[in-house]
Amino acid sequence: MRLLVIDGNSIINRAYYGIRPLSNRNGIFTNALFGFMNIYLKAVNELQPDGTAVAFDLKTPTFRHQADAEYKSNRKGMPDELAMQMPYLKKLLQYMGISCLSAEGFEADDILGTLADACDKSGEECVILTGDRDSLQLITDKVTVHLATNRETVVYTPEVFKSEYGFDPVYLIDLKALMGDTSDHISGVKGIGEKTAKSLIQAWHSIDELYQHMDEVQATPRIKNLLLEGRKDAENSRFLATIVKNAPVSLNLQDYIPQKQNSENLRKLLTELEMYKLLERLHLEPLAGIEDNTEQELPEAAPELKTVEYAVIQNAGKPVAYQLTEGQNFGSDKMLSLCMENQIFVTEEESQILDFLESDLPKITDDAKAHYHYAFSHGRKLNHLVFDAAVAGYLLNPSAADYSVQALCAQMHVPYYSEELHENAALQALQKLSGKALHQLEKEDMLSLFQEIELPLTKVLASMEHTGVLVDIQGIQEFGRMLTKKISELQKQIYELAGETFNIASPKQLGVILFEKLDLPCKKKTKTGYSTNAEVLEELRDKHEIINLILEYRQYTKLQSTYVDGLLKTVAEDGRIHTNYKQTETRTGRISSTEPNLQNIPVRTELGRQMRKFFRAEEGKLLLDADYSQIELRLMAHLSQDKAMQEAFLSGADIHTATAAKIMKIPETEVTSEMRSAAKAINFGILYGMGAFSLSKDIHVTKQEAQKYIEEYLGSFPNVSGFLDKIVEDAKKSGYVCTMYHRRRYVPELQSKNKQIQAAGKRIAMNTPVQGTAADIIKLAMIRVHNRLEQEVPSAKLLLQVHDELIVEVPVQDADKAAQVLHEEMMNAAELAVPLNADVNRGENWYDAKG
DNA sequence: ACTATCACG
DNA sequence: ACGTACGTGATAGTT
Repeated sequence: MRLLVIDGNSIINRAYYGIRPLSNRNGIFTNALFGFMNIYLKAVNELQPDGTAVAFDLKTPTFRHQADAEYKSNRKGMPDELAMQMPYLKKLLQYMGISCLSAEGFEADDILGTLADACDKSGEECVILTGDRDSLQLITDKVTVHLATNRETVVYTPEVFKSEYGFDPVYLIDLKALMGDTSDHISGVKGIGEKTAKSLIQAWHSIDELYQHMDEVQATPRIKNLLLEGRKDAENSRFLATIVKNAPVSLNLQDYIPQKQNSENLRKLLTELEMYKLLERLHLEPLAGIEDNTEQELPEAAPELKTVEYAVIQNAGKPVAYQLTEGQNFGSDKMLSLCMENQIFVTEEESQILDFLESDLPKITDDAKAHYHYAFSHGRKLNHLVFDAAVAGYLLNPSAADYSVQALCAQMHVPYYSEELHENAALQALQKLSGKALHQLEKEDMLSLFQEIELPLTKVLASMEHTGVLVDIQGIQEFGRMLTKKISELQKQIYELAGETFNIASPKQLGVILFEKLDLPCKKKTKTGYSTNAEVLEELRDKHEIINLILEYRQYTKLQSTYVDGLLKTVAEDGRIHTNYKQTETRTGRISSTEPNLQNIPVRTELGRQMRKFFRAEEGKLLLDADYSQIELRLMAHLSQDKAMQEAFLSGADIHTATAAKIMKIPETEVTSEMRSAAKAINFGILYGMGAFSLSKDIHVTKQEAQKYIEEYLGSFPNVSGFLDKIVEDAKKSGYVCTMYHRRRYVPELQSKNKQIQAAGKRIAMNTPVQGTAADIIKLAMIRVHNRLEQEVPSAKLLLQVHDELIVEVPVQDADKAAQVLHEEMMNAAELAVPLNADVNRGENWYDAKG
């Protein structure tokens, strides 16, 4: 077989500079595309390859500050007129059925090298088409390089190379090691130019040989000296000049046999680009009607996906992998691609996409929540979802950084043949991934967690986000004006007391004022300077009146910037805030909320709590707020099977009072409020794996006393102590901890040699089963509440989740029914050794509904 | 991009 | 001797 491998970046560069600027009526430049296709078609015509692959450098990774300037100077950045043509090139190649390859951390060169090497080893013929002489080092008996210049293409075989250079192709890297290459930033040996380098390599071939026989080398003493001084540079340069041969691309040459050409899409794209010459060469007709259509309202091309019924028949009920990506045509915002029986269907027609989503076909995808949004925003549904890759990946390892299909495939050893515009590869990979991941979930006993909790939850979260919560914009603005006034007053007073103006928000400047100018005692330092956090300032309260003002200033500015300004920025057209719930973010199984975060709206101080008055129900409706009482402690009682702790809950008493009585060995009636709050701190501390030091700080007693309390506690609840020990021990052996519903979290910290990290690992191991099980249970409750409300009180909508709290909006007349549903489903979400309890309150706004 | 701070459960 | 509680996200300042 003969494989044609093209250096995409190099060839399109040649093409761009070799052909005068051309563009279509919309200003999209096409000269590089035109040139590339000329070179490509000519090569294919002459060579008649069996397989073809086009390699690209990967786009710039996300900019890193310092590397930024360097990057720009290194590569004289591609001009915009060329850069804009790159995506079209990839699209064209894709529609032509040609594989586009690129890989993170590898240049196009490396992919050429990898494929050339694969061919060489398997005795297949490889032709490299490039404009870059670097690739000449890849020439072998099996690998030839066709070097494209502006005039002609020169074919380099080993013989041609040798007659030109006077040595074998493999030594090209040695030549570069000596003479360098400015365009690739390879220094070479200082003072050695092309002439000297060439004659040395002709005589000695490699730099290794050269250096081993230094005494025999015939050269002037000056040059010998330069060589010796530059030995390190030479070796380093040789390394840099060597094209690597292990890029992560398929080595199965069969994969590069062109796929069937997608003539319709090709026609559409080339017509849009007004590349009529190319259409003609490909024996394609331009798409009718487009030429006169200056309004750019492109008629829909005949879709590939005929009807959903057709698809169902084709597929015989087997799950189908699909993706929704950005639409390519003007006017269509989404493109659906789906894969059945290795056949790919594509459509951008909205009604077809929606019909597909709503159909009974079982579906495999990678971002279900987004697709629910798409369906909901068109008043439609998504049915029969059986797999979401990100969610599955998250369950398999909640600590991973990336749940893209590509990343998951790498992790699950599913082949994924690049590239961003190659839906084919992505979909087939997704299909395979679902099989493997489901198998793995089953093996790890997480199949029901996946199918009965996480997967149904995607829909609930989408619905909550879609509904959003109404806010009183004017109320917030007014609150903001009040804050602004107060902030400027405080600022004035602070400046007076400080005797100068400074930036109060800068911990650095504030530190200087407090601890140097005002000479207050410095308690703590951070690695960058004085610590000025609330805890430190709290202790300095009576030392200087400025402290109180600063604490107040902090409180007001926090409210202003994060809550007033921050929230107002996120209010949508409909007057509601639609937060984004992330389902694959936390390591414990909780969900998180962003843009904005509605899980940290102030409540602990009265001033901050006022914010909640601006989260409100529509006219004629109410908010219901239901929160689990002490769910984590109840879970501790259940999971540890500690009878004493269970009794404390079963007796119906206040748990912190009961704990205090138990620890102090006194009747509950004698527990003082101080004792109760100390017990509360211990109860929380236990959930977090806290030490005596932290507890002592928290409840303001000595470390010794705190230690005594902890011991008393563990003595009073012996099974809690045993349970925590066992969890840590098991986690050390197995490497992970899990929740009641088998959610897993790996705890590599326990294997660390660093004692501190190990200690952190223990705390993680102790806390995660409790926090994670609570997360499992409330997720279950959310699904049940959502479903029952949909059936029984469709006027009621679940809006928010704050870890142990759910908020529902409901018309006044349906509030009782909805409250009943909330209470029942939350209570009955799990059967524990102690009852679950949820308090439900109501009001016109969140402040009042909080009870 | 990182750090400090502070908002929540 | 040394640091010291679990899980998050947003903002402002600094590098």
